[in-house]
Amino acid sequence: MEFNGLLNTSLDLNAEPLRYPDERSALVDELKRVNAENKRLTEMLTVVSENYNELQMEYNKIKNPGLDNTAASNKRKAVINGSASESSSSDEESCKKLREEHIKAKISRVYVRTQASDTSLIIKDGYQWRKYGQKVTRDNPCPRAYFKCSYAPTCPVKKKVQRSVEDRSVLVATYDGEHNHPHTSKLEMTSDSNSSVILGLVPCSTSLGLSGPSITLDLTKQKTSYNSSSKVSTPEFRKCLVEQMASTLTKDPNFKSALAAAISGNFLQQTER
DNA sequence: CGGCTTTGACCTGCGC
DNA sequence: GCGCAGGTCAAAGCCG
Repeated sequence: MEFNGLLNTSLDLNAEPLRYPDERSALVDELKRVNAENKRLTEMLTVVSENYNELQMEYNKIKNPGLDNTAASNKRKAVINGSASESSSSDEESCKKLREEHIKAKISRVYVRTQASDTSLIIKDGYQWRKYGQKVTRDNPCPRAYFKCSYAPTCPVKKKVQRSVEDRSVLVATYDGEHNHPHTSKLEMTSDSNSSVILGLVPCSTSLGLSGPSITLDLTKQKTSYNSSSKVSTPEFRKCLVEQMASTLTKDPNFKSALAAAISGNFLQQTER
């Protein structure tokens, strides 16, 4: 649990200009509400952060008296990397390792609500995937499906899809890496008549990269998805959408941690100024 | 016939 | 070193 990340929050709002005044005011209200919640979370974060530091210090005293905890936790990896660098340490290999680690670090998680009767593990996210495995894991009786981007090996992105253990109607997709090509088909995302998949897609991903944690709200996807529906312009629909997004985001532990890191990073930047 | 899914076997990393 | 669990491979089958 680290809160010292750099602020790296991106809101992709470049899809289309807002056309309706009521839409603008609704978004302003939502922004105010989020700001208030942000403030509340900041206060919570301060308390949690203090408690965490105290506990960490206590733990270090008990576990490793006189030993640095970071060194202790990284002991295994340090030994492995050390032996590798001693045996055949070249610049190329180290660069390659860094690149691999960088790719590995770009992990994001997306929650997708589906119909309870829908037993497939397919998420229509605009990319084309090739399933290469399925496994039942210990912590979840629902099988986990493994997908590779169909552009592999050119595109190294992989994803794992598994039903949430708490809510079987929710698919948890873990994306590993970043696509080096555009969406294969945006039509696939928009023209599907079974819009429950798209409706449940929370366009938020949290990731912990080398440059710090990031939160990405991809509202373009959401917009294109909803444009296909005739219900799009109704206030009830928008309200439902906002509530669903907010509820899913607050349930996401990754989002909370990334938000906490982003807030703390922002504070650090402000105090530095 | 080509592409995709399924599924059992195999590989690898990690904890004990 | 061993066992376990997660991840990957690859052959077989299915489908358009």
